[in-house]
Amino acid sequence: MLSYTEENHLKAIFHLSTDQKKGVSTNAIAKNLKTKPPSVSDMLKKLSDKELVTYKKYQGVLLTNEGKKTALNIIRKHRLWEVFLVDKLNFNWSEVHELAEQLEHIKSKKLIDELDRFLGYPKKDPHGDPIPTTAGFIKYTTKVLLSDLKVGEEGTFVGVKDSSSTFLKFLDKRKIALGSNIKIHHIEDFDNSIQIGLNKSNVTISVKSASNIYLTKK
Amino acid sequence: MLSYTEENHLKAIFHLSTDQKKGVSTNAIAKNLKTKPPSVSDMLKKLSDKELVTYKKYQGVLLTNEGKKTALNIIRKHRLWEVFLVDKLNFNWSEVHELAEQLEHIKSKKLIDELDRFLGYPKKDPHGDPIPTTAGFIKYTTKVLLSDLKVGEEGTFVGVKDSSSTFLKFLDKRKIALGSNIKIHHIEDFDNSIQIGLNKSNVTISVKSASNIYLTKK
DNA sequence: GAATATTTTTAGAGAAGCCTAAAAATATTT
DNA sequence: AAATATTTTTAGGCTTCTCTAAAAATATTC
Repeated sequence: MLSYTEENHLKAIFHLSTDQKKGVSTNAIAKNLKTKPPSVSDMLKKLSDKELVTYKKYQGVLLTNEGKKTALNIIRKHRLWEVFLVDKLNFNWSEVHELAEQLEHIKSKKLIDELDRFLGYPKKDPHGDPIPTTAGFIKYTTKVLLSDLKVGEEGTFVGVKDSSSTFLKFLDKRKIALGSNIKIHHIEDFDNSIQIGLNKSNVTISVKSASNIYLTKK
Repeated sequence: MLSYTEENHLKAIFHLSTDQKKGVSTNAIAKNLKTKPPSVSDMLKKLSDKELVTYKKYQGVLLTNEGKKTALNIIRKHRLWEVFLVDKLNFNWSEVHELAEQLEHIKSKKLIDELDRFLGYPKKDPHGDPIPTTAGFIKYTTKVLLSDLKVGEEGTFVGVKDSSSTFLKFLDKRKIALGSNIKIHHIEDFDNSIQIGLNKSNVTISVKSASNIYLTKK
């Protein structure tokens, strides 16, 4: 039975290792979990002993298959709870993350499978991220950052990179919602700000925002 | 912000103090929480410092108003989650207790208020126990143990004293369900076993069972 | 009411998870 | 490739929650 902290480390390693193929660094994990590197070092030894992670000193970590499966199960729980909060309990997508961080640690296979059924077997969470299956299968969609598109290209808003509530509220205010169709009209030479077409109107957003918005290309 | 353990102690003290008017003993709490008396002693000091409990060495504890309010809030969460599990997720009333023990510690006022609304503001949990309001008000119904009734008396099954899944499964097997009407037909002199009328049929149950079944008298 | 039994507390120690400070290993610069 | 900078680990300590063993207080028995 894994502790709250062990689970959080596995999840952090999973998220950090999708961005890059190499071992995940101690520093990166510490930053992600808002702890200090020595705490992470200790935990990596522990997880390595449990064979959830392959770890050689100074070389960074990677998840074993068992570790990956465990991480995906936590992510499955996190995302299903988010759907529950938004669909059933009137939460806004910008406020569910922190609460799901608590709920994801509840231990009961039956609970989460019944929740899945109750929600109608959703495929994505409120931020557009795919929900892993019980078996640990996750369907990645090829997402592109809005900031990587060229003028004239077009796509559907399917997710965010930064899921902080600050950013999500920012999007809400501008009526940029999941499923919105976005077309690049113009990119400003001066500051690289981007003019997009959205709901038949024109909106200008910064590079910073654009580099946190995922689209699937049309 | 209270820890998981602090919350469990408050809840245990609350439950143990409804049975009796005197201070709750260290031993009783330890037994209830499946820990040892020294652990409880330490915790009582801590809770006393936080003014959630009035505690004098060797004299047992009682909850302060603040402590009572906190305990009732945890119980509210526990019972609402139980309703959710049974009403929405197809759980049997005999298997929800342990899971609710986990869920009751999730910290979010909005979550629990929305859950309450989503469930249609239920008044009782699946075991017939009343659900406290946000304000900490709880409506006790005058319940009587089946074992305290006399021959000829009659009542409605509204709850159990022992909510272990062993006992709840036992009841399920005998089709003794919440809301069942029960009439005492005969009490055996030899072993005090009780013959009851239930769903138009006759069933014999032991004193031990009868002393764990609550009724509201007709 | 003195002797015995029980309950409760204190004392001290262990595991988990966190930290700071310093040492060791690796990376980067020049 | 030597010097410097960064990252990571080790060492040691703190807090929370737990325990066992022993001491102190209270209850019970005779």
